[in-house]
Amino acid sequence: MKFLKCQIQCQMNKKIFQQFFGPIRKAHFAGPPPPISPLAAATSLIKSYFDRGLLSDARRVFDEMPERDVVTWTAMIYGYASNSHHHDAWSAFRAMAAAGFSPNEFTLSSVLTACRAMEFAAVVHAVAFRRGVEGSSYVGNALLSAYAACGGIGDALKLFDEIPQRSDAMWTTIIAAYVQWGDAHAAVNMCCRMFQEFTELNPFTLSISLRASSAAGSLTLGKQIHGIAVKTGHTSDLPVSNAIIDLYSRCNSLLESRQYFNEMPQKNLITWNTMISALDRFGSIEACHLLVDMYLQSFKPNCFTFTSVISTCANLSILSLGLQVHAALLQRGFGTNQQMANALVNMYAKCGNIADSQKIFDEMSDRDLLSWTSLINGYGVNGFAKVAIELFEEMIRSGIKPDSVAFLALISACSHAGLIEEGVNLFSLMEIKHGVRPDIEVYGCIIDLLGRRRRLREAYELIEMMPIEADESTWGALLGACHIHGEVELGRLAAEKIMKMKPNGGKTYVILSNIYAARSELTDSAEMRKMMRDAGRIKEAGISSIELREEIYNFVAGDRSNPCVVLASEVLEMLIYHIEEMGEMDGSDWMHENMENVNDDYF
DNA sequence: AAAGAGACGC
Repeated sequence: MKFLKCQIQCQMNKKIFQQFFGPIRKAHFAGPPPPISPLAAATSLIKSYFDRGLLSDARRVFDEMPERDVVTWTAMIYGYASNSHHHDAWSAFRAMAAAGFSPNEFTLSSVLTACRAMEFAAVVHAVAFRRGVEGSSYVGNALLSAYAACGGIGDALKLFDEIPQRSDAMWTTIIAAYVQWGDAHAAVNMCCRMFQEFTELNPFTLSISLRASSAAGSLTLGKQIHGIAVKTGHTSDLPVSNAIIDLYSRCNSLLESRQYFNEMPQKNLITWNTMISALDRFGSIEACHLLVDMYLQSFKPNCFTFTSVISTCANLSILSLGLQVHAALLQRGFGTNQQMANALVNMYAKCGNIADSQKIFDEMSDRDLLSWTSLINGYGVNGFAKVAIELFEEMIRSGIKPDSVAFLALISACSHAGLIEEGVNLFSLMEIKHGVRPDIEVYGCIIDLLGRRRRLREAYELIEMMPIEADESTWGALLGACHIHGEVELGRLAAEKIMKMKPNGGKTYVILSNIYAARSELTDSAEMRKMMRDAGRIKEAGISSIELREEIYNFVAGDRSNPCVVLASEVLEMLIYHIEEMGEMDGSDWMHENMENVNDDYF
């Protein structure tokens, strides 16, 4: 100690001191700390209880205190609010006023975090206005957050525009609100205004700008902000770096995202979760590998992690892994989380295990639109279209409003089960009865449905009548139907539309060529293939995979080297034979649908 | 002794 004092007296450079001895502690300079009053000690005890989530202990200390002041009351209000006990926070605020204390800036900003309805926020706003603190840094920002959360972006923006001195936190709040309410374009505009006002960016403003860029899909802006973060040294801030991973993955640069992740010297749980969910969105099995890697590096997965990995198991239909992950998450007590349960319903359904899917659904305490849609889709893809429709009606009765995804699941179920009239009926009622405007995917699905039953003219007329512009997948649905039914003229028209929109798509050429080949218009077919060769188009091989007894089998079009494929073809032929025998369906139609890859076999 | 803004799931 003597040595240190001597050094300081010698006016040692502060920075050098910190380099050797760490941050300078107050005690080195200020001598013994002043005695703490019992009131202050109790207040700080209250805070520490709240920090650890021990609400009743905090309350007990508060109740036993012989005297309290504004600071004590504020600690109670903030403690409840930060533990999501909004009602208790508000009660404490009122009790404080009844006890004759008037709130200060600390109190007001604390109680604002507990406002979950406009009326409450407006009351606090009025109090803040009377005291002239509504534009102060903390209170102003808390007001903005409350308005954005309770009212909407309009109310928040009105307030924001009236504040003469805007702090960086206020900019962060308003941009976050835009992103949250889904207006990425406005969020990006706000970022540009902020850059003009604040030349120095901090980790908060950087991470929200990255989030706005990725929401708007602007890789250019995102890269610029990434550059600023590198230059200012803020990439060592984990939220900033995590936002960078998210940016690249959401702008379709999974490779860059992965590279950045690999090179990060420090990671936290959210870093892993961000990367895993990115891999899941890209349908990569790497998501599962990364779960193992994080275990090896002693990170504990949470419900976010498990939800992403379960989703990967669902999308890749890997039941054995799904079961293992399910067991692991039950062991950790994550089974009751709603998003997780939704993901499990989806996983079992997509893996063909509809009974377990239903079981998870039945055990859920609350079911939202996603839970119902997952189960409905599950029954649909497993061939139980009638059950799917019944479930849909049950969902409506339980008071949940459907969206276009729910209709997509239903109509697609009808399409695959051959329930044409039911499908058309649902489609025609979706806007009139349920107020859901069909999106481009629903149109694609209904066109597919009509096309499968050779109602090609109707499908074509629907495309012409659509209020939104048809894209290549809409025309692709028609083209596919023309393929099944050997409709050359309409098929040619659809193919031309697609080639105009997406000249590099090899698949279109293949299908059109197949249509010609099937109609013995071999000259046209040969010409198509020549066109493709000339244009240098290469169709990526489509791979189907199936998991059986803990092994994954891949099927590539036209591959006869794999004995499994030969066996599978034989089984398929047997199935078709039985179906034809039962006379439930025109077997040749069915074969065309399911042997699509096999027809591509000259690639 | 008490207060604000950012990153991960559909």
